[in-house]
This record gives sequence, structure tokens and C-alpha cells, in this order.
Amino acid sequence: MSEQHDTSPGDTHAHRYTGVLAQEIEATWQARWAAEGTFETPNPAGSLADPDAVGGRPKQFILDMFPYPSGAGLHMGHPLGFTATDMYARYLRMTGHNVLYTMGFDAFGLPAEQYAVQTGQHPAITTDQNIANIRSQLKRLGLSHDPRRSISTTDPGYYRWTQWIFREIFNAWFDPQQQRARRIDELVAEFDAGTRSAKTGDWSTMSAADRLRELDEWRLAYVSDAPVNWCPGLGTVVANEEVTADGRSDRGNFPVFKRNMRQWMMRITAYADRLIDDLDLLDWTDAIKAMQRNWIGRSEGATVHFDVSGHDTRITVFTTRPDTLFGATFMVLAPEHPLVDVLTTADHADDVAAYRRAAESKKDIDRQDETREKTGVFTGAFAINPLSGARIPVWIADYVLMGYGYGAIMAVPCGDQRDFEFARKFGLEIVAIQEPTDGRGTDCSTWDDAFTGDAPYVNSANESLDLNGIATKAEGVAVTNRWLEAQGHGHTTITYKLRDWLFSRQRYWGEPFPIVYDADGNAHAIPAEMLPVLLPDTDQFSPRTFDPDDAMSNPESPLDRLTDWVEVTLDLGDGPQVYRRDTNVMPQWAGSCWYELRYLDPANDDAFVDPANEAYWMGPQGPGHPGGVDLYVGGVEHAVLHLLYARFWHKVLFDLGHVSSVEPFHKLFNQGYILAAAYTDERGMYVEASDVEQRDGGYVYEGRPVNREYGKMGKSLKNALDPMDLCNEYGADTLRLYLESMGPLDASRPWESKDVVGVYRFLQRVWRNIVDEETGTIRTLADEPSVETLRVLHRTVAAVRDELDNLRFNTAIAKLIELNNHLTKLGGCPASIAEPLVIMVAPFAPHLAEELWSRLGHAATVAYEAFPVADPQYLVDETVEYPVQVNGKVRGRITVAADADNAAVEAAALADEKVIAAIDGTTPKKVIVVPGRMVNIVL
RNA sequence: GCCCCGGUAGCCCAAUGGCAGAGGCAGCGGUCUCAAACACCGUCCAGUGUGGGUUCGAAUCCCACCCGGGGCACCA
Repeated sequence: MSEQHDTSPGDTHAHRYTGVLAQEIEATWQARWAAEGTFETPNPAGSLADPDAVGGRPKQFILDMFPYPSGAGLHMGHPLGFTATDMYARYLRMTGHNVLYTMGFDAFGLPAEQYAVQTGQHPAITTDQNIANIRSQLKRLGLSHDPRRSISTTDPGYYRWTQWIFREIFNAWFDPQQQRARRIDELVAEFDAGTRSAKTGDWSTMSAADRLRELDEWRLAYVSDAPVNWCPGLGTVVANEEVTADGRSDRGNFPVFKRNMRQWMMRITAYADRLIDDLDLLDWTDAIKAMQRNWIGRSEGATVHFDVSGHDTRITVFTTRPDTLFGATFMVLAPEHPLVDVLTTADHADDVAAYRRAAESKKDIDRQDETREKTGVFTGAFAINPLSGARIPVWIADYVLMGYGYGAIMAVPCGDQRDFEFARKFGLEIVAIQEPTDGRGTDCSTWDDAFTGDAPYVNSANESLDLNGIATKAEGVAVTNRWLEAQGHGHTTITYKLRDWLFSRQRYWGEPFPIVYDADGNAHAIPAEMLPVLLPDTDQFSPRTFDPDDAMSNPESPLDRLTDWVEVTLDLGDGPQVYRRDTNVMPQWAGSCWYELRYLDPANDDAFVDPANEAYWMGPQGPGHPGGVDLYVGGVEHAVLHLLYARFWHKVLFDLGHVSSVEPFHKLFNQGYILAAAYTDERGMYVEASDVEQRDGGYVYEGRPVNREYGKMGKSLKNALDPMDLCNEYGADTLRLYLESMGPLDASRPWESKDVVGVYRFLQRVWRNIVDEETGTIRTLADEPSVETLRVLHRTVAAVRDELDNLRFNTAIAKLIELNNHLTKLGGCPASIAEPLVIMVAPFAPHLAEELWSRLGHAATVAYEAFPVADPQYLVDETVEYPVQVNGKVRGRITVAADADNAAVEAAALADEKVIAAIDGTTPKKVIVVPGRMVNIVL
């Protein structure tokens, strides 16, 4: 990978476009772009304002998911997305747009902290070094960023505003009637006026401390003592979204335990409906929308109350199938359900206690193993089915989860597979309440599984409710819900899988909370003018970590140790008092929840963004348009976490009047992964892919045969390639072109180093068609281009525009290669074609294009030259060749004038010799003429 | 198990329901070279995962299945 595609010493092509020349050209133009501020983008307002330069141009805000500045630098996935957005941004500039395009760094987080723990070096230092390194790598790729707008989430000038937004969220509540966030003082005013009742008591008689507690019940950011994901191996709690399906931490892969702890939460659940509903406003793929809908998990059904025999209490359940209530033959509580203690009879107490102990000790991962048999025990209690009046047994079982619905279910074994299995195992009653449509009959003892489809109801009537005869679930549900509501047994309900967002972490390298506690333990937000709360300096970066399996350990934040910092005297309005600082830090997601907004106005000290700049770059583009970034490109791995959190913050900012856009990211495009061959030895361990040799149709590593597979390029599969190595060998323009020509941007594709030479040859031919390889002078052809050449040119112009408008870089590149191949066959490029060619190449290979543009005699950059427009007269041919099919098989070809009508085409087809032979005297039943396409004769 | 995405030449990939091929790689033949590499010129290569259906006509639309990738999952 280190050899360069250079001319050998004896080569006479002194001016051939080689890897070495490419790098010289690239360095020259990168320096010039930086010196001239070529890609600085004007704002309508504020410190970057230049209203004249903004002009009447339409705007486009093109955004990449910003990278974590890893010590390893960029990996190949980064330039894949980044060059795609760069090509698009450059194209948009050449089509008259004011383009905002820049790059920042998501620089808080675990890796820098862990590196600091290992080396003793402060994470701020390594972070700065890594950012400097990545900036130079980005520069080498020729990305047309506005360098003035670059930010890092770790910069106090940035996280000041992250803390400020947290403060806004803390000082806001969600009004369920208006379905939006409002300021907390408006809630206080409603309480004072008596127009809204408090949740925890009578506001008018509450103590000051109780009133603070009441407000905490409403705040969008609040401290809660609730089950959280405690990860002893990391020494911190983590969010639901950071726990993998098998109950381990996303980072580090340590076991995670559910524990009650006092932690900061964000009330994202209040926004569940809007987060689902507003997906309809977005230009995202259905796949990503489905993932978000899935994660939020809105489920419509009913709450139903069951009386308990001999108790003055009711068991409340959530069900999506209230229409099957007549079939509820038992109930199941989660083992942790608070009613278990109340309901369990003396003779079942030992069994229940033993079962609860066993369930408690199980990790989530064990409880989620779906293949294992159902378990459970009877409590001895009986509930009353409100529809049938039947006495039904109450069990506990760990297939019912405390964290969903009410932690209790009504079991309808005939209509729910889990309940069916449970009933079969423990011999509980199964009654059919529908006549299954598959002919299995209504004797459930013969059934193999539950029946869940639409079917007429049977056995489903009491004195005041009759479902029998109804044939659809939808109607059955509606009728039952009306009855439940009328009888006071329940009501329609919507539940969500989405939980509130656990927002605090017991780490060092993150944003400190802008929160202090008074002597009574009440939380107070630090006034905006006192921000930022700087992350204090220390050389003890590590939280206390524990045995990964020690579920009962307790978090200890690194900031707890800094007693001088924790105790602080502030005047929050009641005179100077001693406060205790919050010692948590925010999760890494915080900084990425709003970074796109800071790009708009990065140096603003008065606001996180000037409203005029937000409205210009991200405001709604018309009625019904949600506003937001015009194009957001990044990996699908952020489908839930980042995108959900950022949407939530944006909506809060919208509700509070800080932004005009309803959504942050209008169009989202997910790039694919770069895959590469990876090799495993006989133990199944990955071996260094670059050291594997191909031999006799097999693959060998250190003399031993290895297996080839494909996987995402990266460290873990030992198949990573450094993009900078490619730049060193061929130059950045070749790398850019190769990455985007491999396939559509959203497809994952295997890297094949041997294929890179294809696009490299293309650039070499473009160069050779314009520049003499011996002398370095321009060698375009003086002759006017033929009509045929003009047709190729204008078809290419039209096609490249169309492909780029739709982000199809691979086919756009193919069209340019086609044009260039045509020119190569001519023996060179006619002078009048050179400029449109160079302009069209510019978005893809900007350095090469700048160099050619300059050599063609232009002093200014090509970056703002108008992209060619196709002349329609060259897009149509004078004649068209039609294939003529007889019964769907091509039997002949005719050439007719392009403007011939269908009758003329048909006549010409029927007159063709080969067609006449194929028809063989029969009279065609039908002749289909597809204008411009083909003729089909049906016999 | 459920939900997405994909399956076209040896490989990566194109193809508004209309002649299966735009582009690249590899292969093969040639030019250049003492020879090679680079470069250049030319050229071979399939019936679109499988089985049905709709249609004058299907890679494309519909149904079922197979394979690969991703997400969710005892969510009531």
C-alpha cells in the first residue's frame, strides 16, 4: 500500500497525472482555498453576516453526522459520507445556492476518558490533539467546509449553551392539554390562580419545600428515584437506549442491572405522540421511521380493572385486546408487583416468596430468553372477570414485566400465544371466544396454539354486552371499550415502550450539570449569566468501577472527590449561601442534540443561535414544511439514540420559542458501510487482513490457510484501511471518486483495492484529454465539436444533473466517464467542451478541476462557476431505431423519424422484411406502439 | 417470531413495465518496451435467487418460498 503510482525514472511522461502530481495539485489548492476563504458562507445576521453575499440565493444546509475525534483518526466510513455531502454541496454552489457546509467534533465521551486513565494525560489534551489530526485529514480530502463554523462539544464556549439548553428544559413543563412545553413560571401562575391542580396535594396550603417537590413532578428534566440501568463495570448508569438486547452495555459490553437510584431524567415520554406523528413530515426512509416508531412503541388498547375476591382492591391491567375479555380465564402479575404481598394467601406464601427471590436474582438477559419454558406460581387469590363474572385465579410469572403497562395482565389463553403456553403448562382453563377461520373448531383442548386473527366472536355475551356475531377485532374492541367506560370497569388507553431518558452519568469527561443543591437538598438551576459551569481540572478522571457482576455496588462520580469544587457559595437571589454542586455529567448524546444549530452562528455570545440565522438556514420552507437541515447524512446506527434525542431537544426549543423549525433534520440519508474481506484462522480468530496472501485459489496467513468472510471494515475484524494511505498512493481525488463510484450511497459495499485504479485511469484520461503529458501545455482540439459530440455532451449534462439531484453519485460518475471516453476516442477534447467538462468534474475531483480550470486561463476558483445546462436541441435524435417484437420476441428493427406518429411507426414496422417473415401471412390481432421505445405485434 | 433493505456477467454495480448493460475491475488479444511495470487500443462474458400470477410485454408489479444484511423481540 505504500508504493506510489509514479512515473518511473525512465518515463518520458513528465506531466502525466500521477499519484505524486495529484498530491502536489491537491496541496496547492487546499492551501489556496484556506487562504482565500473560498468556502466561507455568509449569514444574514450576526458576526458572519454578509447580507449582500447571501443575496437572493436559495439556501441549502448540508450536514454530516459529526465524528468522535478518535486517536486513530478517520476510518474509511467517514470519507464515504463526507465526500458524498461535499460533492453535493459543491454541486449546489455551482447551481446558485448559498450552501452551509461545515464539520464539528462530538468530543466528550468514554474513549478519551479511558485513554486519560491509562496514560494520566488530561482528556482535554488528547482531545485537542485528535481534533487537530482529524482536521488535517479532512483538509486532505478536499472537503469544502466553512472552517469558521467548526465546533467541538468540549469547547466551553459550546457547552455553555448545552448547559443553557439543559436549564431551559429544567425550567419547562409539558402541558398535556396544549401538547407542548411551557415555562415553569406559567405553571406556578396556574397553580396560584387555581386553574390547575397540583399532583401531590393542595398548592395553596403547601410549604415552600413541598411546592418545589411538586414542580419537580412537572419539569422536563427532573431527578427521580426509579429503576435505572446500573453498569458496575463502567461505574455509571446508562440509558435504556445504551443497553443491548442481551442486557449489556453498548460501550464495553458489561452486564447491566436494574436498580432504583436517584438520577436525572428527561421527560421524553411527554413527546412520544409528537415524535411519532411528526415522522410523517420528514423525508426519511421507511426503515428509519419504522425503527423510531418501534422504539417509541405506541400501543392502543384499554385499561381494565378487575375486582379481587375477598379484597377491597382492584388489579389494573393494560390490554390491546379488550374484545377478548370474555376469554380471560386467569391473571398474571409481575413478581415485583406491589399487590403480590397483599393478595398472596398463607398457604402459597412460601412458593411465592421463593419464586420472587429467584426472579430477582435473574439478570434481564436470562429473563428475556424466549426459548425457555414458562414458569410461575399461584398466589391463592381470585379475581372477578368484569364481563363474565367468573372467578379467575391470580398467578405471578416473570413473563410479565413490571416496566410495561401496569405490570399485570389479564390472560386470554385462546387469543395470546404466551398465555396459551402458560395455561397449557399449568393446566389452566382455555375458553374459545372466537370461531377460528382455519376450521380448527372451538374446542381449545385440540388446539396447538392460540388464535389471533379476525373471526366471529362466540361465548362473548352478558346481559348488557353482546359481541357474538361481530366479525372484526376493530369493531369488537370499539364496542367493548364503550361498555367498559359506561360500566366504570375501564377506559381506552395508549401505552408506550419509550421510557424517560436517563440523563446523568457518573463520569468525568462530560458537561457538568448547571445545578446546585441548597441545604434542604432542593435543586436550583444556575443563572444563565453564570454559565458555563466549567468542568473542573483534576488528575483523577476515573469513576470507581466495580466487579462487572456486582449488582449491589453504588456509583461514585469523579467530580464527587473534588470537594473544593463541589461546595460553592452563590447568590441565587436570597443573598450568598453555600450550595453543593451536582456531580454528575451529561451523557455524550447531549452535545449532539443541537450542534447543527451552533453551526449557524458559532461565535454568538448572546444566544445559542441568532433567530434570524436559524430562520434563514433551518426555518420551514413553506406551509406544512417542518423546516430543518436540508440533507443529513450519517450511519444507520444512530437511528434511535441520537436522532430521537436530538428531535426531542429541538421540539422543546421550538415550544419555548427559540427555533422556528419543528424538526431538526428534514431529509435524512443513511450511508452504507464499507465492508472488506476479513480472514479467520483455524481457531476462528481474525488475522491481519493486509498480511493474507492469495495462493492457489485459497487464502494463506503466515503459511497457514485461512477462511475469507466479509464484514464492516474496522479494527475488530482486522481489515481496516487508512484513507490517508489511499491519498498517499493516488491522491484524494481518486479516493473520493472510488468511494462514490462503488455503488449507491445507501448500499454497503466491499472495498476492493484492485478496483481503485479504474477511477484513477479516468482522472488520468481527463487530464490527458486537456493537458499534453510531455509538455504540460493545453492540448485541446481547435475544431468545433461535431453534432454527435454535442449530443453526448448535453446528454451528459442532463444526466449528471439528474443523478446529482437524487444523490446518485455512482451513476453520475459513470456518465462523466462515458463522456470522457467519447472524447478520448476523438483523440482529445474540443476546446469548447473542455470548460463544461472541467466544471462537471469539479464537484467530484475538485483539485484536478481547479488545476485544469486554472491552466485553461481562469484566475478565479471553479467552485462558483455555473454548472452547465443542457441544450434541449441536442437531447433529441432526428431518427429513432425501434425494435419490433412479434409476440414479445424481437424480430426486426426499423428506423423512423423521431417525430413520426404511432400510425407511421406501425406502418414502418409492418413493412419490415424480417417482420413480414415472422408474421408469416397472419393478421395481427393487435399492434402496440410505445412512442420512442418499441413496437410489439401480437398475433 | 415480527418489521425493514437487498439478491442482475467471475467481481462491484446500471437499467420511467418496453431491445438485459451505463460505468469500473478482473480475464483474453494486441501496441509500447531488450523485458516488465505504467499507459494505450481491441475483445469475451448473463437471461436477472426459486416457483407461481398479472400483462401484448416483468429484473421492475402481486403472492409464496430460499439466501444475505440490519432493527425489534415474553411489550400484554
